[in-house]
Amino acid sequence: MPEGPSIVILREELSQFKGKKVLKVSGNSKIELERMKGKKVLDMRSWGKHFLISFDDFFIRIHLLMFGSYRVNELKETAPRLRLEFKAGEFSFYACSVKIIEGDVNDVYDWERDTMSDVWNPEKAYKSLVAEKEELICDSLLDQEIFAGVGNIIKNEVLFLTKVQPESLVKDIPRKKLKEIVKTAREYCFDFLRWKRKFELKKHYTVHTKSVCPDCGSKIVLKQKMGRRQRRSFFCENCQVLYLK
DNA sequence: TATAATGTTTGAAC
DNA sequence: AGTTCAAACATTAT
Repeated sequence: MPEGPSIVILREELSQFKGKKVLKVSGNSKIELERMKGKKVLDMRSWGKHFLISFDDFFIRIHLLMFGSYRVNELKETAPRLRLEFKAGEFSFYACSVKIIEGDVNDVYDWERDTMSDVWNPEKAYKSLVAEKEELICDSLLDQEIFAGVGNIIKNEVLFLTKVQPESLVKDIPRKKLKEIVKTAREYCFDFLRWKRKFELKKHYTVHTKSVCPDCGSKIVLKQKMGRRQRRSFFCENCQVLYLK
């Protein structure tokens, strides 16, 4: 479920509870749940893959990790990690990481780093990317400090769209191509969002989980554990350029 | 039924 | 002391 665009959808679904008072808190999270009771939800935000619920002097950070899920006005069979009930309705989160963070979200997060944000700053991302000289591009794209919200699917798709072989070192990729990667990452995130809303994301995969290149028909290569982050990379050896010095 | 997958944090080991 | 790496966590479709 959870790459940046999915968290945007989550935020939209929960925004109906903005400004509402929490009547009941429950769940098996080890955080101090009572802290939210009787308090008003001041805001619902998202930053990359983080979902944030703001209260007066603290906020809740929810990360769905690999298997997290949520429900609005309904329950799953399993025990919720966190459940908030209001006069009008309720929502629950399952199998996720829940944290209380003191202070204001604006003091913690740089919104310009969020690929889904209105204030996403491509120049900033480019500068950080160029600085990661010795990194493989497949690792840099997953770097949440640079591309908050980009996950493994987006990584693979963006590298296919830009015709870059994922094992290319950042320092060997031309600057113009790096700029294109930054631009394409942002654009693809919004394609992902649009398709996800229509429940047709998978239909649009070009390389991720695919076996044949849509452009040239040759076999898609799958490397199970690529780079520092040891994540799956799908790519076309014919269409995607391995940059070497 | 065993396996693998859209992810991150932690703490041991070096 | 800083870096690296495996383990832990947890769900569901195939």
